[in-house]
Amino acid sequence: MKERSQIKIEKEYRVDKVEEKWMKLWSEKNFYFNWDSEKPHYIIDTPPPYPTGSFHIGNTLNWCYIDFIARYKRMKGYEVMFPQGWDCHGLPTEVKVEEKYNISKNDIPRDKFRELCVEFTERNIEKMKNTMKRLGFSVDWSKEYITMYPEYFRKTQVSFVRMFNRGLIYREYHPVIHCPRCETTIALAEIEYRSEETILNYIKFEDDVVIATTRPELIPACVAIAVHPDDERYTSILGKEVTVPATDYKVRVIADEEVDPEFGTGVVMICTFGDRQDVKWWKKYNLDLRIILDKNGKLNEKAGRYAGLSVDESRTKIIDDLKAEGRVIEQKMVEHNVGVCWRCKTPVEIVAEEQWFVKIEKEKLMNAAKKVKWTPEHMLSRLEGWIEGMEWDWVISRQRVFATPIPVWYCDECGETMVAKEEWLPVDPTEKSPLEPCKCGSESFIGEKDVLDTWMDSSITPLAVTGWPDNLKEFPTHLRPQGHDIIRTWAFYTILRSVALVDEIPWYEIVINGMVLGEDGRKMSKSLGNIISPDEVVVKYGADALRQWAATGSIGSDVTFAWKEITAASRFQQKLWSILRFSMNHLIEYMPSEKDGENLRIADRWVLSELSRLIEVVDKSMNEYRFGDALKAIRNFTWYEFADNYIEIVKDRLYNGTDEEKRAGRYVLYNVLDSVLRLLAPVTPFITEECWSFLNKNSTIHLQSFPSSEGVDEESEKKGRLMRDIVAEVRRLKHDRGMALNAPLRSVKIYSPIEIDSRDISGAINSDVLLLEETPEIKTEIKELKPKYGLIGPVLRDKAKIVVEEVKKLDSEERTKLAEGQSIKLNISGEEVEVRGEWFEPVEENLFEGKDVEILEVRDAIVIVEL
RNA sequence: GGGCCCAUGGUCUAGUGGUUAUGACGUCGCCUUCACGCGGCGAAGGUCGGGAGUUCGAAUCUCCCUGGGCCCA
Repeated sequence: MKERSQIKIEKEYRVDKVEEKWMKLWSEKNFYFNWDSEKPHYIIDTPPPYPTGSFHIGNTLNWCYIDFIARYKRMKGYEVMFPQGWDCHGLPTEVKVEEKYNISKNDIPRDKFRELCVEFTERNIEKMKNTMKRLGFSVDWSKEYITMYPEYFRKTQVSFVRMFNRGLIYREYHPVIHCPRCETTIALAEIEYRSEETILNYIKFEDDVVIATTRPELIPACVAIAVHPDDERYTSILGKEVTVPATDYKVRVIADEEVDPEFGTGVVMICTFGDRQDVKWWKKYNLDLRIILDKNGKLNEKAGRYAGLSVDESRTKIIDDLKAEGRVIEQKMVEHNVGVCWRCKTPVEIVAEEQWFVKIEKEKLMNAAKKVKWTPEHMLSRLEGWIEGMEWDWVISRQRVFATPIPVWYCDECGETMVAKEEWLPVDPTEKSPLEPCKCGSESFIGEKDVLDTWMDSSITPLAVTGWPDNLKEFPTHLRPQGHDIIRTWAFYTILRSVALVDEIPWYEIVINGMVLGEDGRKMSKSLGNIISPDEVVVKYGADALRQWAATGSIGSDVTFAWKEITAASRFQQKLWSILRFSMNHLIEYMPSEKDGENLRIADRWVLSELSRLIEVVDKSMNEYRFGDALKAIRNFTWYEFADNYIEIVKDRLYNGTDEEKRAGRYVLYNVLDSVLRLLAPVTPFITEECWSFLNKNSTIHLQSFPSSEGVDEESEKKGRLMRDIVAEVRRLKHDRGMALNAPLRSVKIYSPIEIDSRDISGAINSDVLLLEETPEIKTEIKELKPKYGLIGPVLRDKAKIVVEEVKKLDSEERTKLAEGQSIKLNISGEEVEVRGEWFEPVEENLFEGKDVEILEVRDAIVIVEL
């Protein structure tokens, strides 16, 4: 136990000093997860952020939630795993590295380029780690994983091989979304849409077949013409063979429900491929494939005289040609949405190529998703909608460099595909050959140059942290915390992979956090200039204040950043500090002893009972991830119940009381502080550690248990609350009369039907208090009978209103009966109705025929004050 | 165009059928009370977006409308 005689506590809470001190003193080992621990395990599948170099406020919100949960669960007796990973691969880093060294990835060897990306990423990770540590996250750094390192991407490759062997991965010639600028395939999830004005051209194929298109350059890729089946204008052309302008071949007119008769002429050309609808029709009607657009964005020889032109060039040229032939009937501007690459904003094209795919088994995934407990519940429907609407399988090959290599070779002789054996991994097929010859006997191979989509790395995080593939120790994991923006990607892919690889859901629960909006309520963005960085907040107000802000929102909904929340949080910290400072004055040399708990007075028992209630509420809220409710309850109790009310009442006893009176007060101060600090510890780890260090030397609050309720003492609460209200009323009276709050009063007489502690009240209001044995001579009248609809409604139903009206009209004698709890009978439209006293709350008016005194009615007590 | 979410004092916000609707910031008033003036105490301020319905009773449930957000086409 610390010798507290030496303690000197600064008046002001010095957040920067305190937080930096503890950041240095804390041992990371306290948060290391131990597989052999006997405690129940709680494994969190934390998000591996992309190492951009700055840990932003959106990450902060997410990690605060995770940290609240991790710290709470530890205090509740769980062995918690809070790992931290980094999802490194991907185009953004490639682009940054190209910019930094002013090179193109094709200028230097692949392994060289990859090395530059690794270095760049390592530096970014360092930066972000510093912010995370400063924010006080209780990460188990021994479980850190970095997806670009061989020990991790070996797992990604193993997952590829296993899924291939299970028939869940295949290679096929298939239309995919392609970005001409980045020269790579991208996934559906990577497309963004942008609204643009463009020309809608009405083009005459034949006199009765006029199509409308925004992409005339794709006319040479036309493979069919479609109209709506119910469109009476076009019943005559159904099945007709039509010659495609600028070419010499014919296509057929078909009918399909999905044609919009309102758009353009109601006749649409189907091309391979102008958009995703084309791909759908192409599949549905088994149409020809006429690919006229190459990956470099230029038309090929199939486009006839337009070969070699870019999309824009050929568009101009074909329109000129068609105009010359008199085929352009009309041109008008329309709004339409263009799919663009999420990274470079270049309009994307659809090309057909050999690609690697992961099969999507909708029903299986849907069932798995439903087995997971979602918080908030409605987030599940987002995933369900996404799964239902999925049209194609997941394209996992990418034409990039900085990513996990696809562990596959193609035989130079017979073209056979050779997928690596697990033992060969990790491997880069562009650098190493397979360890076995091909079936045909050849040992000459071409390594697969394509690499894997980054989601292939990050979708195995729960498996990776639990020892898969070598030694899977425990699965599913317990919790996945993540943002709602990546439900369709990260959450979806993770479920898919975990079902595919181990036939299990990845986690029992998923908790979805909202996005952080700027102070103006809009999404934070550079262009709006409303970005707030966590570092900026920490410098001004510290990590604890920022963490309190994170706790204020409700989980799942977006949170608006607000400096006022930060300052309010910081003021609460100052208040808590002042409470500690005051308490320590009285706790010098105090050793907590159960014996002191035997001599408690009413106020002491009351506040301890309120504390028990608080503990129950906070425990429940934390358990349901309602951090805001928990924090609010703690703040209210600490500030109002404990500081304003209890401490004000106990002060006099602490300064002027007998030894026994003092010890009871100290016992309460010590215990309430201890509990409040523990309750707050998950949210504000720094200030609670600092405060706790005054109470307990040589230990950390973060290894303590969560407080448990001692049970509610309703009798003491009744008495204590009455005392609290009496003191508050008397203080308000003084305040209203412009008196100092410690000014003595001439006389205070209290009549109370229940026991109160006049010693404490007297101390709190600095006046002598006389308890009256009997009700003072005050005339009491029942002013009103307030109906309790909660009781009346269920019994009387539709008659409730009439009865209440009738009761209002009763004479004072009958009203008194009701007020005393008796029942009376009323005649309501010929029917006799029993009206019970308990249905009404009597409001009494007390008239005192005295001199110059104030009468305060506090609950059932009457306080007569002579100023 | 589709799905989901949201609309509550000046601003932000809690609140999934029952007294007087939560809190923060702001505003106003008072106070150097022996823990706290980068503070304390107190007060004012809301027909819970609009309309209809269910119900004895709706901020809360249903439907429609209006406005906003997110994700997707």
